[in-house]
Amino acid sequence: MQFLLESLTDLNASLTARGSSLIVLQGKPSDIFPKIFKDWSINRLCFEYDTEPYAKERDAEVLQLASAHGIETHTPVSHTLYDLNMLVAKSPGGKAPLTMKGFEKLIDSVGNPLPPAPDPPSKLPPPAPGAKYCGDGNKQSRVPSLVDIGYPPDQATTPFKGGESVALARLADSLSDKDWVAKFEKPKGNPAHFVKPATTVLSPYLKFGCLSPRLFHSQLVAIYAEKKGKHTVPPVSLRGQLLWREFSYLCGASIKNFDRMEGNIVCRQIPWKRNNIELLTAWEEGRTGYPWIDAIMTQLKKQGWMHHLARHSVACFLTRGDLWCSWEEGRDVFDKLLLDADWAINSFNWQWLSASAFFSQYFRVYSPIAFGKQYDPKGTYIRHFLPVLKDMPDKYIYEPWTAPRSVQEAARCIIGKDYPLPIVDHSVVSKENTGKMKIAYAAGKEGDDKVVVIVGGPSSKKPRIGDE
DNA sequence: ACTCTTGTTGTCTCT
DNA sequence: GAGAGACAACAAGAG
Repeated sequence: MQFLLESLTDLNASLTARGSSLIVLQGKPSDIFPKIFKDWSINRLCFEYDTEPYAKERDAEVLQLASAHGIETHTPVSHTLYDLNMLVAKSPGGKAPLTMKGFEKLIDSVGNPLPPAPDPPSKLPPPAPGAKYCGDGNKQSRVPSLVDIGYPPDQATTPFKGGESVALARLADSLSDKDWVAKFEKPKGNPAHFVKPATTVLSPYLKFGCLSPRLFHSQLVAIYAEKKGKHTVPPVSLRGQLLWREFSYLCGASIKNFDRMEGNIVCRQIPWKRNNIELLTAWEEGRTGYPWIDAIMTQLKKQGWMHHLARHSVACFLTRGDLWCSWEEGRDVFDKLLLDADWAINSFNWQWLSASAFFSQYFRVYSPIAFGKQYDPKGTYIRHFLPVLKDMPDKYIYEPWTAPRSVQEAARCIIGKDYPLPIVDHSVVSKENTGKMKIAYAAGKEGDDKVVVIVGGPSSKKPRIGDE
């Protein structure tokens, strides 16, 4: 929430520098809009087109209100590289692709994304004279503080600050090393790097609209052109990351119930544990007894960000790898704590990692011990986020429960007292869970046959998007 | 109808 | 320390 307020404050500063200002009103659109339409003599309303279910419902209401007041509306697509409805329409058979390859083929057939918008003019008209006195009457229309909107005063511990100014500086800094850009390969980053992260950390700025994906894309394409073809390509390249974002958005916009298992046609039906508060909170609060997992969850809570592969580790651990909890519950925790929490991308990735959709090699399980060790054998990352383990010898840092009692005493960290014992035995539960996945997959195949009977189409062996 | 290849990001053991 | 193969073996698309 603080990141959002910082972003709004920065936007206000940009507008003020141009002779205008940002006006923030608090309340429901259905209460606020009819009032300001009248009081401010509005004749045109502009807002960004949005494809999320919540936003669609909200925007439909606003459009209806505008129409009832005879107000012209303008809702350009600017949060994605392409108009997603256009992409669905241009998909073969009107069915959006379900693989990255298919998505790349689709956008190749459509052509380049729209160019970024030009820079805004240096002078803008001031707000309407009555504008500041609307809303709830007494409150100023400035950007509120955390306290104003019901949060405790500034307690944020994240090093990442919101706002377009920060976003553009971060973009320039990330793209200044053109060799780095040209060689970028996502799967090769180091998830344990926390002083200087292995990726750009531009995702929070994309999420909040501080950074235009089209601007980012156009600058990448310019750098690739300079490199004369000597650069990495999607899906692993930096541009590929923007395409993953776009692909997630397309899935979110075209698949019904994309944020849950039930009623979601691409999501495998797996009998996850639900409402297992003990397991879920141990995971969320970093008390699983696996230092690699607990350090990642601590970084999430402190910074609102962690590396992509770190997210893989903890998502696999919560779902198919170890705890067998529902991906929807893990997704909700990420949604609450991540600065870059994004409805479509978050649900996409949780379905991927839980092998519920898009990815199906469920026997590839991330080890909560071995995976981190290959990047950070001395456990520097763990020691930083879990200081209780800071004096544990390297040999035991990923598996402190195996340290002899004398070693635990010397490190002033008794396992089971100062730091928890492992909540599950990974070597045992991961095997059990792989077996359960196999059964769920087999049951899913039988389910497909039933769908064939219902759908009845001789050519449609499997349900596809839009069949329901 | 069938085989073959590929898929952003696994682990463990052996050589 | 890198690389190969086993592990047990999915889904989708090309041919």
